[in-house]
Amino acid sequence: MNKKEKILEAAISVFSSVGFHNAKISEIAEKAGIATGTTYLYFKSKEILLEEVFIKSWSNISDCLVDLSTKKKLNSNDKLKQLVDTISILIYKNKEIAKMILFEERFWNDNASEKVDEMVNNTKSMLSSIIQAGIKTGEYRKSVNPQLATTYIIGGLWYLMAYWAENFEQYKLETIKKEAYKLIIKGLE
Amino acid sequence: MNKKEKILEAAISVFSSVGFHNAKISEIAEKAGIATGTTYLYFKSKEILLEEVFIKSWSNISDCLVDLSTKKKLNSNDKLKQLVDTISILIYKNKEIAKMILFEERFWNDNASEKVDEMVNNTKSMLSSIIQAGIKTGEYRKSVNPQLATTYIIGGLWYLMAYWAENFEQYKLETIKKEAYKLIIKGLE
DNA sequence: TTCTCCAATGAACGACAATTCATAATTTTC
DNA sequence: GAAAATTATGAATTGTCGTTCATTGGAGAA
Repeated sequence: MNKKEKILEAAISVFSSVGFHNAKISEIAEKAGIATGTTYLYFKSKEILLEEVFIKSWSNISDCLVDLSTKKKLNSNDKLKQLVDTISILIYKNKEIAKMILFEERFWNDNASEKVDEMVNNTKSMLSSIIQAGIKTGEYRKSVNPQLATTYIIGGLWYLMAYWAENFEQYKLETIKKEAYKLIIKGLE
Repeated sequence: MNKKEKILEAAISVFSSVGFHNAKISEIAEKAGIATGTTYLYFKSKEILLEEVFIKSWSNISDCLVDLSTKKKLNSNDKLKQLVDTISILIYKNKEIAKMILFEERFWNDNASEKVDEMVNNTKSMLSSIIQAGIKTGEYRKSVNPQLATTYIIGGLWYLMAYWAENFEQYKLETIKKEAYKLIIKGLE
């Protein structure tokens, strides 16, 4: 793993455990096994570092959705199931990422970088498309508003996953996944 | 409105628009029409100020839930409907509060004040009770896990409302409320 | 009017952490 | 193997606020 990669890993870990504002560059550097100043050879600023952490983490979900959009044969429920799977596994593999994305997203609301903005919007609109398709095929209620439902589902799924990662160690991944999936599709039906 | 009240109002506005860490005491004071140092006559520290802002904001929801728990005649769907109403109206009256509560909650994860911890947990467990009651009466699926569903619903509802307050000006409050309500109860049925 | 008391002020203090940069270490070039 | 180029270092610099406190102002008592 090269140095830039090491810094990114360390940043994910530190940002997600204490939040962006409480994270110290010196701590990230220490965790990455380099000197404080070295961080600035790879990232112009702390904000840019957060931006790259975000992009790296989000891209897994983004890739999954792009992949799903090519699979014409799956019905909407199956697609949603696979999406829940992807997000769940992402969080399972690195619980810290989830919290960070959920909680730090607000930093991108106003002055988001083009790239971050584009990734988030793209993800939301693809989820929205899956729901729209489901309405058309009759899988889901006609009264569902895809845009609003997308927002609700993303919020709920993410919060459940992030909260679980922090507080619900008694539950198995499978249990959480099944529960989320049921709440999502029943809500749309 | 006395001075303490003015400071709280100003703090809600500033915290919610820029977040806790980016908020300057000097700006809050200015907005409240007092000198910077005066803030410290009413609040020991910036953290205590956030705590009181949180308590003040959350208590509306808390009160509603306590109120609902006394109304034995309502069925679970009606109770949930009223809860959605309460939260929606709270946000409608002050859109900034919602964002703050949702996004700043993380500050209370580890070293929460007793009071804040208690309020949040109490709210969640009351929502959970409503769901449990609904399962018992057969309104909702037996397979629903009340604790997980509560987490999912709170996350989804809150995110939808907060996001709407910021980005979905084209929708009417009624539309959002109806959509959220449908997604919640259908998900449980 | 003068004195007392306490709320209010806001400039100054101090702590903290992002960023820089003179220097050192390492690698590449020839 | 020396010079040049690149990469790394971490102490020093710098700016930013949270917080303090010496001073002010004004309301009420005598």
